[in-house]
Amino acid sequence: MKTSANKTMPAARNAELDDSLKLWVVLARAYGAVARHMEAEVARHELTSMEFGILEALHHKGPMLLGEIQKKILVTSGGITYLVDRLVTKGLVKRQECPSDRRARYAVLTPAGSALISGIFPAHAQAIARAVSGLSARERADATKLMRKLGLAAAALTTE
Amino acid sequence: MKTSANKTMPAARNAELDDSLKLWVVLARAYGAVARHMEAEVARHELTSMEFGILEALHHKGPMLLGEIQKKILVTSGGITYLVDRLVTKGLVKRQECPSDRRARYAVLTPAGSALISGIFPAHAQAIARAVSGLSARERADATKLMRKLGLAAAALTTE
DNA sequence: ATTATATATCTCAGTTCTAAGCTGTTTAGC
DNA sequence: GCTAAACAGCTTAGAACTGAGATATATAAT
Repeated sequence: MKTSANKTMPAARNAELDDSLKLWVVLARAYGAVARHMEAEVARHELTSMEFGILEALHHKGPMLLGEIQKKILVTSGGITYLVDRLVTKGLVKRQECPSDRRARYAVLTPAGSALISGIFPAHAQAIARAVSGLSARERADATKLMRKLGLAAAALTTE
Repeated sequence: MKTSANKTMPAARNAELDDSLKLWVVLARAYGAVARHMEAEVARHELTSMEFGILEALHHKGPMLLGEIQKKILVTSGGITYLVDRLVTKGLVKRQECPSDRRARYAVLTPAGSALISGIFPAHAQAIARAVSGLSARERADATKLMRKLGLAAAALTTE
C-alpha cells in the first residue's frame, strides 16, 4: 500500500496544508523583496509602479484603450481614470478618442512620455535582474516555469 | 571556447535581462493571483490581510511588542498604530504596557480575538492550499526552495 | 549627573487606491 | 426602429495605508 495522503489521514493532510502555507509565506516575501527594489528604482523618476506599468505597456504595445490597460495592470475602472489623469498632468500621456466607439478612449504616450520610458527602461530591467540575481540562470528558468504554472492555475480558480 | 555570457556580449546580456523580467512578471502574477484568494477568504470575516497577519502572528507567538509585529508584517510605525487601533475597536486585540520599557506596548489577543483566529485559521489554510494546488507536492517543494532563496537574496541586497 | 543620541509609539496630513453608482454609448432582442 | 441590457469611462466618498515630525522614554558618552 502506498503512503500517499487521502482525506482520512489527518497527518498527511496537515503536511499538505503546512507545505502550502510555507510556499505562500516565501512567495509573498520573495515578491515583496523584489517589488521593493523595483519600486525604489521607478521612484527615482517620480513614478509609482502602477504609473510605470502603464508607460511600459504603452511603450511596448502602442496606444491602448483604457479598458485594455485596466485588465493588464489589474486596477478598478476608477483607478485607471485616476492613474491616467496623473500621467496626463505630468505630460507623459494623452487621451485620444476612439473613432469606432465614442465611449472609449485611447491612452497614447506623448513625446515626453515616450522619451522618459525609453530612457529609464534599461535601468529598470537591470534593477530587476539584480534583484533576482540570487538565483542562477537555471534556477531562474525553473522558477519562471513554476510561477507561470502556479499563477495560471490560481487565476483560473478565480474565474471558475 | 565556452559560449556563456560576459559583459562584452550584448546578446547574452539581453537574454539574461529578458529572463529576469519574465521571472518578475510571472512572480508578480502568481503572487497576485494567490493573494486575491487569500484576501477574499479573510474578507469573509471582515478582515484585511494585514489585520489577519497581526492576529495570526499573535495566535502563533503570543503577545508581541508593536515594533516586533511591525517588522514581521512590514508596515510603517504609523501603519501599526492604525492597524492595532482598528483591531482594538473591533474588540479582537488589546494593548498592554511593557513592564521593562515604558515606551513600548504589547498587543495581546482578547478572548474574542483568540476565538476568531482559531476559528478561521483552518479555512484560511485550506484556501491557500487550494490556491496553490495547481502545483504538485514536488513542484511546491521546489518552488518553496527557490522562492526562499530568491527572497533572502533580494532582501539582503536591500540592506547592503 | 548631564547631555546627546537612539528608540517606541503616536499624530496628522497627504497619497493611492477601491466600491458603488452615474452618464453617455453601443449592441441585442423583439 | 425601439426598448433593454451590456459596456466604457468618470465621479465621489471613503478605506488603507505612508512619511514626516512630535512625544516620551531609554541608553550611551562625557
